[in-house]
Amino acid sequence: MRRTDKHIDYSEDELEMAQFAKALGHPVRIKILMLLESQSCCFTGEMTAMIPLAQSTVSQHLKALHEAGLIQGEISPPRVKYCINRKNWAKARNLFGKFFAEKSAVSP
Amino acid sequence: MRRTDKHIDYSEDELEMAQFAKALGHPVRIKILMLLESQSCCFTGEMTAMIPLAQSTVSQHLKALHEAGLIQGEISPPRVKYCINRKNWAKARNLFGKFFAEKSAVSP
DNA sequence: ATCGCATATCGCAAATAGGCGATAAATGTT
DNA sequence: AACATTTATCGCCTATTTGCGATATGCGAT
Repeated sequence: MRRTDKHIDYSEDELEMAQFAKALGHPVRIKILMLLESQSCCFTGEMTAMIPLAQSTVSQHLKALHEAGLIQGEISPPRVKYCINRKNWAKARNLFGKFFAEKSAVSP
Repeated sequence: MRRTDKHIDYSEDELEMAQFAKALGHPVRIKILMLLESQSCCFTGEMTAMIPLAQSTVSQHLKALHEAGLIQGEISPPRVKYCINRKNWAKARNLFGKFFAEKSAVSP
C-alpha cells in the first residue's frame, strides 16, 4: 500500500493490543487457542486431526500465534507440544480487560 | 486463496470473537475506539484532525469498525457523530472476558 | 547410513486489507 | 439555484493473509 512518511505515535499498549487482536482475528486461531486452553497442551498432530485444513496451513496458524506470543512450543521429538504462553496470556487479559472496562455510565 | 470445499464448523462465539478481534487488529482502530471511549462520542472530523492519515483512510477504518458492530454513527448534517455501540461492546467484553478467564492452575 | 515420522518452510495463486487522491453524496446556508 | 462543508465511496496500487501441495528438516529407530 502506498505509505506516506507520516508517522503516528502509538502507545505500547495500542501496538501490543493490536498485535494480539490481529492474531485472534481468525476463527481457526480462536479455536486452536480454546483447544489449548481446555487441555493445557497439545501436539500439532492432534490439532491437525481435529481441524479440516492442510497440515501446512495449521502449521502456519500456529506460527502466527507463536509470533504473536500467545503460544509456545517445546519439541518432544518427533513432535512439538504447544501450550498457551501464560505470561503473554496474562498480558493480553490485562490489555483487553482494561480496554473493555465497564464505564460508570452509559450512552449520552 | 485456493479454497477447498471442506467446511469447518465454528461456534457462533468463535466467529463473533474473531470478527471483533479482526476489527481490533489495527492500532489506528484501537486508537479510535479509545478516543470514543474517553469522550463518549466524536465527529469524524475531530478524529481526522487527530490522526495523521488521509480523511478517506480514516473513513475506511470507521467503516470497518461500524461493520464489525463496535461503533455506531448518527448523522448530524453535515457531520456524522460516532459513538461506541454499547450493546456489542458489552458482547465483546463478555466474549473476551470468557476467553481470557483465569484458569485455576497454571502451567503443567 | 537409511528409513520413517512429525513438523516446518517454500512457492504459488487468489483474496483481502490498507493507503492515497479524486470524486460523489448529503444537507444546511446564502 | 448555487455554494460550502463534511463524510463516504471509487479506482488504483502495493502489501499482507490464507490456503494448498511439495519439499526440506530434525531426530529417533533400524
